[in-house]
Formats: sequence, C-alpha cells, structure tokens
Amino acid sequence: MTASGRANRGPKAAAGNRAALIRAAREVFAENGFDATLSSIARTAGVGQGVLYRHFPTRESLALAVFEENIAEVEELAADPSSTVDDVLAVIVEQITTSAAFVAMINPTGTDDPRVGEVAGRLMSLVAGKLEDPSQRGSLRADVTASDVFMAVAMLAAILLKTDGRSKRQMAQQAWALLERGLTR
Amino acid sequence: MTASGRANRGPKAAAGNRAALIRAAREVFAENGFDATLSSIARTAGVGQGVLYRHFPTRESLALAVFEENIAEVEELAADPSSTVDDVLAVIVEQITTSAAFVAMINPTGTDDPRVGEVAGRLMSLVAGKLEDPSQRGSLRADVTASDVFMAVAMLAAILLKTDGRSKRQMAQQAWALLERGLTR
Amino acid sequence: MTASGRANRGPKAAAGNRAALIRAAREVFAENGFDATLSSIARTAGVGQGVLYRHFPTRESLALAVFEENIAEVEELAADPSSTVDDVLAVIVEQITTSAAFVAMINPTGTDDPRVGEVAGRLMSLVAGKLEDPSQRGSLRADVTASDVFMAVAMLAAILLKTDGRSKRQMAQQAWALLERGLTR
Amino acid sequence: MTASGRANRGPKAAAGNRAALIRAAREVFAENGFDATLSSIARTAGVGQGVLYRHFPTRESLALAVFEENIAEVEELAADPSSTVDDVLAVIVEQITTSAAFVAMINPTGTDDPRVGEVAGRLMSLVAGKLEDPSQRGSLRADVTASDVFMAVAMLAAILLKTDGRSKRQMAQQAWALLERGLTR
DNA sequence: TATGAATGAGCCTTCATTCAT
DNA sequence: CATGAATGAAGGCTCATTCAT
Repeated sequence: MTASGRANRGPKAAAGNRAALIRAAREVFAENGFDATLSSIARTAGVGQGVLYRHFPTRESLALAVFEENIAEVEELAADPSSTVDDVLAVIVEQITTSAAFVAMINPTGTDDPRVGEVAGRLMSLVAGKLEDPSQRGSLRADVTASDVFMAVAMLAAILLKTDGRSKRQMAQQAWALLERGLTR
Repeated sequence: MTASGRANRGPKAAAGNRAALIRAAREVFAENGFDATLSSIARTAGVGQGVLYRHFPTRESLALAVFEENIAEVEELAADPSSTVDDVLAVIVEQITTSAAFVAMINPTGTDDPRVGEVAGRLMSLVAGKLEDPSQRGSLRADVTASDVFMAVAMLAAILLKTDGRSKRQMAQQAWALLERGLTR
Repeated sequence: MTASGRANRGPKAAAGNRAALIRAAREVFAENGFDATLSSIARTAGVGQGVLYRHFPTRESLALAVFEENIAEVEELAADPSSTVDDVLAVIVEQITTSAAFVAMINPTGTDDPRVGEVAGRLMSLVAGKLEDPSQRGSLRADVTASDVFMAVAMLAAILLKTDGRSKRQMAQQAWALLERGLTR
Repeated sequence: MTASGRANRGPKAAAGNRAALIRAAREVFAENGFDATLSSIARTAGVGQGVLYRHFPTRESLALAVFEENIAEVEELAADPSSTVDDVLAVIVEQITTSAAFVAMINPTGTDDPRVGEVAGRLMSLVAGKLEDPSQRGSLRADVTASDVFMAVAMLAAILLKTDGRSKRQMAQQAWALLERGLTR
C-alpha cells in the first residue's frame, strides 16, 4: 500500500507531473516573483515536494525549464528572417510582463548553473545576428548593441519584479516606451 | 545570559555603533538589496542584534538614516534654481552607483512606514517642480513626467542591484546612457 | 542544512508525533500555563519545531486538540438528561486537576481564534441549558448563572496553575470545596 | 560630565528613585500583570535600568516592596481589635483589584526569595489570629481556616490577573461575591 | 551613584531539503 | 516512482541583565 492521500500514479505520471510543475512554476513565479517558495509551486502543481526535487534539483533548473518554453517561442520567431528585432523584442516584453521570472534567466546573477548562462548566450547571439542584418534590424539605432538590448530587457524585468501584480501591465508599457525610445531613434 | 563573545564597550560606543550600522547597512543594502537580512547588517557592523533594534526599530528607519545624507545632497542641489533636472539626475545616478538601495526608497513598495513615502514624495515633487520650469528642465523631452524620471532611476537601481560590484560603474554608465536617451530628445 | 541530531523517522512517525505533541502540550500547559513556549512543547515531544507547526499551525489549534477529548467527555455526560450540573462540574474539576490549562480555553482571553470561542461557547450553553431545567440543576442555588459557574471553574484552574504538582490534588479539593459552597445553598 | 539625557542627580535622589520605582511598579503591574517588562517599569519611573537593578536586584524584591506598602495598610487595620476579618478582607480585595500583582506575593510560587514567604506568613498568621477571636471573626463560618481565606484571596487574584483592565472591577465583584458565599454561611 | 547603551539568549515562524514508506 | 512528513537552520524580534562612563 502506498502513502496516504493522493495515490502513486506510477511512472506514467512522470511526464505529466513535470509539465504540471512547469506550468505551476510559471504561474507562481509570475505571481510571487522568482523567490516564491518551492512548496507553493509543488502545491500548485498538485504534487509532493519530492517530485519537484526529482525533476528539478535546483530552483534554477526549474526556472530553466520554464524559460525553455519561452525561448522556444522567441527562437522560432527569430528564425523567420522576415521578423525584425522589434518583433522579437515585442514578444520578449510580452513574456516578461506575464512572467517576470523569465528575467532571472536573461540576467543571470547569483547562480552557478552553467546552463543558465548558456541559454542567455543563445538568446543574446540570436539578437546579435539579427542586429547585423539591416533588414532585420527594425527601428533600433545604429549604435545599439545586443548588450544594450539585453540591458534594456533586464531593466524592464527588474522593475516588473518589484511591481505589484495589478500595476504590472501598465508599468510594463510605460517602462518599455521609455526604453524603446532609448534604443530607437 | 549576557556577554560572552564581544565585550560591552559601553555607552561611548553608541555613536560609533550607530555609524557602523549605517555604514554596514549601506554596504549590505547595496550588495543584497533592500531585503537583506538585518542580522547580516548587525553582523557586518560588528554589533549585537539588540543594538541594531535600539538604534533603528524598523528596517525603514535604518534605510532612512542610510539615505539621509544622500537625500540632503540632492535637495541642496535642487534648491538651487540654476540647477537643472539633468544636474539632479547626475547626482542621483552617482549615488545609486555607489549605493544602489537608494532606490528602494524612491520606489517604495511593500512598506507601510509613512516616512518612506514622505521622503519619496519629497524627491518626486522636487523633480516635478523643476520640470515645470523650462529653465530648470534641462534636456528632458516635453512629454516626460516626474513619474517617467523616477521609473528610469528605479530601473537603473534595479539593474545595478543585480550587478557584480566590479562591473557596477560600467553598467551604470551604459544603462544610464540608454535611459537618458529615452528621457531626452 | 537538515538532519544532524535526530534522524528523520519518516511519515510513519506522523501519528506518533501528533500524539506526542498533544501529550507534551497537555503536560506543559498544565505545568506552565497556556502561555508556555511552543519550543518547550516541541522539545518535550521530542520533535523539531517544524513538526509542531505542521500539525498545529497555531497555539490555539494545539490547545483545541489537547482538550478535544476532555470536551468530548464533558459533552457526552451533559447530553445525558439524567445528569446534573453537579455531575458535569465534577468531571470538569477532575479534568482541570489533571491538566489545568483546560480553562485557558473556557476563559478565552487574548485569542482571536474563533474556534476557541466557539468551544467555550458550547460548554457555556451546555451548562446554561442544564441550569434551566430544575431536574438537571443539581444543587446549585437559584440565582447562580452559567457565568458564575465558569468563573468558579476558571478560578480553580488559575490557582491550580500556580500550584506545585505534588500538592495539586489536595489544593483542588480544598479549593473546589470552597467554590462549591459558594455555588450551592 | 555625566551621561547624556537626564542628569545624575546624586545620592540625594536615591530615596526618590526608589519611591518612584515602587509607584511605577505598582502601576505597571496592575496594568500589565506581574510579568510586565522591567524596562517599562524603569521607563515609567523615569529612571535608568541600572537604578532599578541597584534598588531591586530581582523582580521579586520589587514586588516585595510594592507589597510592603499594601501589607502595612492591612496590618494597621488588623491591629485594631475592633476590626473583623471581613473588614480585613475587604481591604485586601480592594488592593488586589487595584493591583493584581499583589497576589504574586500572597501565593508565592516559583520564587526562591525567602522574604516573600516570610511576608505571606506574616499576613497569614495575622488573619489566623483574628479568626481565633470570635469577636473579630466576622461572618466567616466556623470551619473556615486561614488557609481557606488565603486560598480564596489567591483565587481572586489569579483570575483578576487574567482579566482585562476594563472588566476588572466587575469581575472582582462577581468573583468575590461567590467566594465570600463560600466562606461565610 | 545614575544613566542608558550593549549584549546575547531565546522564542516565534518559515522553508529548503531529505528520506522512510 | 510518488508522497508528504520530518528536520533544523536561519531570520525577526524582545528582554533581562551587565557595565563603561
């Protein structure tokens, strides 16, 4: 006989649990910031603590998983040569607005996990690539570098992380308007 | 039940302790953000927890003390009608670069202490006042509001908070250059 | 960061821990009053602080658990229409003698937990109900109210709380004799 | 030069300080119960912590001092052969109602201070003496002993200690009415 | 002798992490 | 493999007590 409450649904549930954890993490991170308690994530996902740790031994690895879905969307868009940096940024800004923890990745600080840097690097060079092609550069000023772009994104993320849930949308708009002005003409 | 490690250095130490606490707080806030642990501040200052609480009953009162001199400098400069918003911002940016937590004050979130809001408000209206006078407006664009200005400052602070000590100066320059471009023409 | 002294005895220990906590709480409450430190209860039970909080998130919930069986016994007896207030009081007095903190419940002061008031209210109206029926009133004087009865019980409990373990039984007898005389003819 | 705020008023102030401490203690004990913080007493008295400790090395010694004034009044009354135990009790009840900490003495528990027991004993034999003289016995029943009397007083005190300041007077009346009935016919 | 600052122990509470079942 | 209880470290805060001045 297994534990008590929820039954052990066997190996088949593993994939589902993983997905549920990612979904829960995205939600909880967005709600409470990147330093939300791991318990709350497990609870939201409807799984035990152990499952969380089995799938994601560290907070970063979890964030990474959350982030992978986001970066997939960004990379897909960027792969399309007809999209501009403006378009890519629009997506990123939208993602950050929804789930501020997305940033904790883009602006990797205080973490040792090398994969985090790797992912950030991937995004970075992706943008750098587009910047080099005038047709994909969008409205960004000529002297703006990928580093500038990421800094802008990081600043947006950082401020959203400290912004109350209700005001987030509005703050995102105001802040990005300012940053965009700084990046474009 | 008392003294075991550190000796009681007597009342004479009071002023020194207060100063040490402020110094430590400035350092720790800058390093770890406004939500650094008070214990770490006490530890850094080399005093017991009690001393911290005696001098600063709340986290806010400590922050207030830490930034008192910063604020004084800003207000002094702003009082001079021949100074522009640009000048004021230059000073603020410099202060933030040195001690990033200055912003936690300017962007008061999650605090009930009315004095914090009061100080933030003072700074805010100080800038607002200067913005209204064309001769003190400096190079800021016509549609830029005090709220925009503070948001920019908050973003700078937020990113510096996540920046490694050694890179701070450089990051501050790059970031502020971007933000300034967003605020000015 | 975890385990060092006591070993993790696993989930199987849960029921045992809960019981140990209740036992410890009963003992410690009786010894030191309702404002005993929770740490001492955890220590007495031989569990970590966390376990205590997991099982009983608040001091009140612990007290409630402690006195659940006491209350049950009282209510059961009271439900029998052939029992008198005298009988009910005899049981309560016996319980108090064993575990004085029982009263802290009956005389709810300084708590916001509605369940405590609810339980106290239940006991109170239970006695009040019996008082209204002459056949169940026992030997209590006609002008004695439920409030008088509970005050008497509270006084007994209060004094037992300050009485040394060895003398408790005797003190309980002497005190209740006096109080009973005050309540009856 | 002395410390900072209040000046060192020299040896002459000693007596005054002692009196102020006693007055403050009586007030604070009555307000917050016997476990009020010593700091609050010193503050109320308008003296430093050190002075409190100089005059009263222990909480008990302070209580003792507070009590001495009370017992003086009681002894004076009792010395008058025309007064009855009823009269004496009336005074004690009044004192307890005003300053519940008075009890902490009468029901000496959890203290090692021998003087406390001594004082309690003095009061006890004083009452015992009056009980032996029918003309001073008042309305107390024949089988009531001094121990019963003190137990009653202790119970009153104990319950008042847990009673909210505003309801004290009323509670005292109700409780004593009950106890008195138990002591008299 | 008085002052009041300093000290640290101790309680409360929350969580990351482990591990028996 | 999943569950969820157990553990204890850590941080916040309060106070009794000491002691330099």
